[in-house]
Formats: sequence, C-alpha cells, structure tokens
Amino acid sequence: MPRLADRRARIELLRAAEVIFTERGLTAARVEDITERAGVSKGAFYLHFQSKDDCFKQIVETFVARLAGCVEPPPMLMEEGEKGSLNEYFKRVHAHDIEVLEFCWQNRALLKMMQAGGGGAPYAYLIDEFAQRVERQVESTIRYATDIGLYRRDLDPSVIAALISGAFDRLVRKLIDAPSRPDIPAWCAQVLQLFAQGLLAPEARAVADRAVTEAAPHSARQAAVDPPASGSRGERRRSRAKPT
Amino acid sequence: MPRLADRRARIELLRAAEVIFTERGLTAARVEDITERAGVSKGAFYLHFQSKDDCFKQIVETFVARLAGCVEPPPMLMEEGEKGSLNEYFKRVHAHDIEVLEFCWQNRALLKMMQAGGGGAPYAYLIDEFAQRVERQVESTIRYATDIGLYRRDLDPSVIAALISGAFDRLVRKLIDAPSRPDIPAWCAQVLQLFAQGLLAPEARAVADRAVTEAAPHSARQAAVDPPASGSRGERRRSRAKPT
Amino acid sequence: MPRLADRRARIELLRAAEVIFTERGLTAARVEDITERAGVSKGAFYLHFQSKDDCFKQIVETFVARLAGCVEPPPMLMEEGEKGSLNEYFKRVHAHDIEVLEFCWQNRALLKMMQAGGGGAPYAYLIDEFAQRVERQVESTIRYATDIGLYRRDLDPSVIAALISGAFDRLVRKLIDAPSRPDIPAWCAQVLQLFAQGLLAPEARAVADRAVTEAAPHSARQAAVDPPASGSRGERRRSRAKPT
Amino acid sequence: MPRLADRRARIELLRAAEVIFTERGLTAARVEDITERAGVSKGAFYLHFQSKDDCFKQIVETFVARLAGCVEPPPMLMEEGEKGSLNEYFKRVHAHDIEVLEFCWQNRALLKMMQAGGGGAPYAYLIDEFAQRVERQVESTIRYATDIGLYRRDLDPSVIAALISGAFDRLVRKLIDAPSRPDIPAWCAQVLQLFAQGLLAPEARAVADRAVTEAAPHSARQAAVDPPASGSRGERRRSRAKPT
DNA sequence: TATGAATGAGCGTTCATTCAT
DNA sequence: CATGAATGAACGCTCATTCAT
Repeated sequence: MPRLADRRARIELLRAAEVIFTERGLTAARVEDITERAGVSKGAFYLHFQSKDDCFKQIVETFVARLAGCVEPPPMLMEEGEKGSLNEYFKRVHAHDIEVLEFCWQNRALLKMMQAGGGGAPYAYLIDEFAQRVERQVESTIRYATDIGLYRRDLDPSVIAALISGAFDRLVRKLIDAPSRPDIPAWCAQVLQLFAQGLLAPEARAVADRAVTEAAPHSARQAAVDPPASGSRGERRRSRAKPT
Repeated sequence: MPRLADRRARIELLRAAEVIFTERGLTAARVEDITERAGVSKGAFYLHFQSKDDCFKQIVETFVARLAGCVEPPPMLMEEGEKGSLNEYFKRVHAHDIEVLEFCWQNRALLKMMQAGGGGAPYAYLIDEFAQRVERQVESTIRYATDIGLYRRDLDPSVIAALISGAFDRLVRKLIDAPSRPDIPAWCAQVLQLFAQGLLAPEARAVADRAVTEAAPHSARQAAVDPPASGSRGERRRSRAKPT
Repeated sequence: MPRLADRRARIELLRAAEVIFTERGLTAARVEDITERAGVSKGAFYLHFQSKDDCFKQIVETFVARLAGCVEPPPMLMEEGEKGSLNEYFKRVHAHDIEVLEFCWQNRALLKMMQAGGGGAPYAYLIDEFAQRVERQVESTIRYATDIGLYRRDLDPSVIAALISGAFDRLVRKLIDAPSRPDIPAWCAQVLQLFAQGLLAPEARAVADRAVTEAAPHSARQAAVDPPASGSRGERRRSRAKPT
Repeated sequence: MPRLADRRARIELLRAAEVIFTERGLTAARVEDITERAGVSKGAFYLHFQSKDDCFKQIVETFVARLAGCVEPPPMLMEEGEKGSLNEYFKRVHAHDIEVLEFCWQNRALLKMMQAGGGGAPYAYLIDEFAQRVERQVESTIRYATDIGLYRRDLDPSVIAALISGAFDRLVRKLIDAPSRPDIPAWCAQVLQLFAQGLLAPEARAVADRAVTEAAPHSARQAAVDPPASGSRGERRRSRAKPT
C-alpha cells in the first residue's frame, strides 16, 4: 500500500486557502502561500485541486450552497389569523434569524473572503447571485404579506426587499468583524423591533401589538426597556448573509 | 504647470483606469489595458503615476473623499419642537438622500469597482473605513434623537446604525446595477416610509404623523396609496454608500 | 520615439533558437537557453514569438517552404528523342542536384535540427510531409519515364521512388555532417552514375550511352575513370533532401 | 532471481515504454504514461529502471544491438569466380535483405521511435552510430568488390555507400509506416534490380547477366517482366535500417 | 515487493517597470 | 514630454523521483 493519503492534507489546504484567499483575494494569493501555511509541498496542492481557480471555486461554491441551505428554509408563512399565530410566527422568525447569524459566525473567515470580493470579477457572480436570490426571497415574502393585508400597501416590495436584505447583510458584516462573539439573540431582536413597525399595515399593528416584544424578550443588550414601545410585526424575512 | 497635453493624458488615463479597474480589479488589471484604452503609451502611465497601485489609490481616495463630502453634510439635526420643523426636517433628509443617490448614480462605475473589492485586501480598508465612518455618523444621530426623546429607547444604536446603513448600502448597489436610471426620489421615499415607524418613539409618532408622507409626496412608484399608513419619523440618517 | 526596435534581437533569437533547438530538440530546449545565447532577456523572446512552440514552428515552416521551393522546380521532363536532348536533360538534372545540395549546405544547422526530429511527434508531420511530397514527385517522374519507354518496365515506381529519395536523403545527411564543404558536384555525379544504369530500359541504354558521363564530367573525386563504364540515363530525378 | 511477478512487470513496462516513447519521444513521455499503460504503479517503474533516461537507453541499446546482429552477418562475400557462385551470392543477398526487413517489420514500433529522433540530441548518437556503422560496412564491401573487378572503378565508395544505405533506410521507413505488411520479398527484389546495373563493371555485367532476376524471381509486384532487363550484380550490401 | 501520495526543482509565461531614443 | 522595446522578478503548474506504508 502507498503512503496513506494524508487526510489532513486536503483539510489543511482548504483551511489555509480560506485564510489566504481571505487575506489577499484570489489573484493576489499565491499557491505557495497556501501550501506553506498548510504545511505541505507545492505539488500537494495539485493533488487535491486542478488549479488555483478550482480551489477557490470549490471553497466558495461549497460554502454558498451551505449558506443558502441555512438561509432558505421557507419561513412557513404565517397562517393569517389569531393573535397567537402571529406571535408564534415572530418567534419562528426570530429563531431562524439567530440560526443564520450563528452559521455566519461559525464561518466568518469564509464570509470575510467573499465579502472582500476575493475572486475578483470572474467570481463575483457567485456572491451577487446569492445576494439576489435572498433579495428575491424577501421580496416575494413581502408581496405575500401585503396581499393578505398584513403589510402596508404603499411599500414598493422590490425597494423594501433591498433595504431589508441590505440591513441584514450589514449586520452579518458587523458580526463577522466582531472581535468576540456578540449577543446574537439581542441583535436579532433589534432587527424585529426596527422593521416590524415600518412594515405592518395600520390595522395589523393593533392586532399584532406586543407580538414582537414577546417573540424576542431576551433582548439582552438594550434591556427590554419600553414595553409599550414595540408594536407588532408580521414579518421581516430579512435573512441575508451575502456580501461583497 | 503642466501643459494641456499633460492634462488630457492624465484625464484619459484616469478615466481608462476607472473602467479597467472596475472590470478586472486592481491585481488583474494590466497597465497596458489602461494605456491602450487611454490611447497613450505605456510609458506615459509612469509620467503620471508612480505605480499601478498609486494610480488605484489616487482614484479610490479621491472618490472616497468626494463621496464622503457628499454624504456628510451635517444633517442639521432637528431642533426639536413644532410639528412644522419636523416636517421640514424630513424634507431636508429626503432631499439629501436624493442628492447622495444621484451622486452614486453619476459615479456608478467607480462604486462598482469598490464594491467588487477591486483593490483586494490592501485597499479594502479604504472602503471599510468609509462604511464605518458613515455607520458611526448614523449611530450618533440615533443617540441624539433618542436622548431628546424622539426615538424609542429600546433600540441599540450600534445595531440599528448597522441595519440602517446596510439598508442604504444595498439600495446604492441596486441603483448602480440598474440598467437605466431608476426613480431615485421614489426610492428615497421608500426609505423614509420604512424606517420612520420603526424608529420613532410612541409619543413622537402621534406628533410627527404624516410628516413623512408630506416630505416625500411624489413617491411615484408605490403611489402614495395609504395615507394613514405612514407615521411620523424623526430620523433615518442612514446614508451609506460603501460596499465590499 | 521609443528605443529603436533592436532589429538584431529578432535575428539573434532566430539564430540562437536554431542552434538550441538543433542541440536539444523542441521539448528539451529552454527558452532561457535561447535568450541567453541571443544575448537578450527572457522577456524579449515573447516580444517576437507567441510561445516556444510558435518560435519552433516559424523556424521550421519557413525553412521547409524554402527548401520545397528549392527542390521542387519541375525538372522539365525530357522531351524524348535525340541523343542531344537526353544529354541536355542530364545536364539540367545535374545542375539542379547541385543547387539543392548547395542550399542544404547553407542551411545545415536547420537541417540537422529537423533530422534530429527536433520537434517531437507534434511536428514530425512537417518533415514527413515534406519527405513524402518529394517521394511522390520522384514517383510520378518515374512513371512518366516508364510510360515513354525510357525506364525499365519491371520497376515498381513506388518502391523505387522510396529508394532514390532515401539515397538522396542520406547524401544530404552526409553533407550536413561533413566537417568541411565537400565536392558537391562530384557527389552529384555519383548519384547520376549509380542510378542511370539501374533505371534505364535496355533500349534506352544504347541510345543514351555516355550522356551521363558527359553531363557530369567533372566528377572530381572518383576520377572520371572508366569512360566506357557508364551508360546513358534518362532520369534519376531523385533529389530529395531529407526528412525527419 | 526475480519472481514471475517481477518479470511480468518488467516486460509490461518495456512494452509500454516502447509505445509511449514512440508516441511522444523521450522528453515528452511521462513516466506515469508508461506505468499507466503497463498497468503497474509509478513506484514499480523505479524498481526496474534507475530513471526514465535509463529505461530509454536500455530499450534503445538493446534494440540497436539486436538490429546490428541482424544486419551484420558478414555477407560471405562472393568467392570470385564461376557464374554459378554469383548467382548464389545474389540469392544469399536477397535472402538476407528479406530477413532484415522482416526484423524491422517485427520491431516497427521501436524503429519508429528511433527514426523520430525520440531521445533528442543526447541519444541521437546511438542511432547515428548505428547508421554509420552500416554505412561503413557497405563501403568496405564496395571497395572489396571494386578491387576484385566486380564493380565499376569510377564510383566513390564513400558516396555510393551513403546512397545505398540511405535508399535502404528509406525503404525501411516505408515498411514501418505501411498500414499492413507489404510484400517484402518483392521490395527486396526491387533493390537488387535497381542497384545491380549501376554498380557492376561492364565486364561483370555480361557474366552476371540474369543472376539478379534468377536470384529474386518471385518479384511479385513488378512481375518478372523483362528477362533481358537486368544484369548481374555483385553487391548491394546496403542494409541499413535507420538513423535518427 | 508494490503502491501512489508527497516532494520540490524547474520551466513557460506574464507583466510592472525602466530607459534609450 | 512621449514612446514602446527591453528587462527580469514572480508565479502557476508539471513531473521525475522518493518513501512511508
């Protein structure tokens, strides 16, 4: 038998590549930087990847797929109705937001690379595509909520979707740039707080009142100060993670 | 003082460099691409710039400075008070937003490059710095508005600032990716509509009611449908343009 | 104006490339060997050639074309007939052979490279093609001469063409390997002497008698010994210069 | 003594190497190509050969030795004299030619490689050396035949030897490029036919008449047409198999 | 012995920068 | 000032060879 395939090599290479691509971008990253960091020879790189581009693509595509899987979970839209269900819905949204941010936190190195536009033009599409997919997702949710009378009718779903997903995007950036793990649930509560009011139709506001606050009560940081403050909320499918 | 020939060459080079850097990023852009496009010799490039990096830096720094100048204009914070002044304030904010977006539209090529992370890691700081400056600006505005009782107290200014500037950032991206000039005032109206409700304190909402809708009445796209929809608003100092 | 294009560079590169390719073959030759020898930088090589292969191809193709031009000259086939014309024909053939060998002598470096199979498989076709073209040329001449009764009918033109062109090929090799310029006319006379007898039909031999000896009288080396020896000849159009 | 597995591997490697070297030449052939084709591991290659060059050398030297053994067999020069012996001699010569061509046909793959200059300059000597050895052999035979009055005195043995061995060389090339086994005896008959006339001294021609035709009667292709055609022959020791 | 993963020297090519004109 | 030929450091990738298993 040949020398046992060093299973660590591939993993070390991927880890090193993530870091190097993150630090320098695709073009400026040198294969040798990666192999040096991985502690393997230059040749070993080509045992695992066809080319530098291939390595980059593998990393990014794999990650985008995972990220999409994490973000996408159709947020089981609210089944209109009783106050209780709205409350439940907010809870689910909040939980999902937390999940997404947790995932981003775990993968902050890669996200940084992608945000840094690491691949240059030829790979930017991967990132833009993802961002747009999320944006469209948000948009369709808004349309639905508007149709059932939950959201205000004077909102342009396409513009609002951009604003919401952009907001969430920035939150992710803030997250991955944080030196130490922030209070993610609190952040997510802020997201709910901010958008609930802006989105809900006047009628809904009355009904949904409190729902938001109840859904995200642990708002650690900003101390659930003002109980009367909130207002309901019906959605906010913010998601977003994308970068660049 | 250099001759005319000089200035022409320099300008052509800068224009060409913008395009090439935009298309390929700093590393992948070749000096020859730039000089070819500019219609000058390769040597001429070094008559005007110390190096490729220098050229890139000049372009980006100049632009960031201009952008900052455009965005910054002290937001003449509201001088608390009468309803009228709040209305006035919203009008000013709206006008300013439009100005910023117009500027971005004019310079969309450069913005694209910057968003694409064109310079790679070594220059990302330029962009991040700008983004952070805007974010801090928004944050301090929020703090002020909170202090004077205009904004809800249960908001974490740092998180909210991120969300707002991220939202605006994404709007700018949407703008510069648009194939043809969109209805910028309408977009800005949407921004006001969305955030006003979420930010204002319950007390203020009553007072400021309508102010938003009045401030941005031409909301072309989303047809100022729902009059009762809005609510006042006190701020939103979002701005932001940054990328990457 | 830019530095004057060093017209010598290209020429030096071609000369150096000839030598290096000759010494090592296409694959083993290093671009740096060539540029070093030419006294220019490695980069300069790519100012004149697209790639190493391109350089090789240029050299070989150019040369093959010139060689073909030199060899081809339709040998104005004999217009059957009187002894005199046959004599004339031999003279022309002899003169043409000399011309071809002279050309080969002038370009012996290149020929060596080609004979050495310098280009490896991917370029061998250039050489084989040339060899085959010449062989077919010889073959059709033989057929013609056989048809008009000049050559023996018991010869297989395809086999004989191979033998004759192979013989000439080897002569060329001997020539280009010679340390100093040999007596080319004498060599060519030998060619005539050898093949005339073997090719001519018995009838023609009587008629053509002497023609060969008269056509190439200066047979320096082998001292025109035996006048009665020879016999006429009607052909020998072998030519050929070499392949692979 | 190595085991069976050994021998099998070695043989497979040699067979594969022959093919690969033939197809690509020494430099361009990759060890992996060879081991893949042989169905063994890359490491196995170095169990049998010191290096790629060593493998190439072994193949070529072995083959050249075998080829030399096949070609060389002193052609038991004619023992001057009676007509009968001349006839016999031609028969032996013809038989030997056939043998050589048969050998070449069997080993056409290797011959192709060698002709293609497979080894590049560093190994061309192997081939050139062989060609020269054959040429010298032919030359000395010619001298001998000239001395005993069999051949014309006006031939330059060195030049004629080149022509004859070159002719035979080309015949071998034609042979090994043939898609299917040609009529080797017929080809050899052509060789005799062509050179007999050109080489024999006038005196000998009368004596030896017919000998050639009788020696190679099966001249299938060119149908032993012309009985009066030939003339005797005393030599032709051409052989030769190839060079670079 | 056989395997094939690992190594690293080596080479083709690119391109920022220089400089003779 | 302008030009573009020349330079050479740098980098992606290949592949002969080694060696742990």
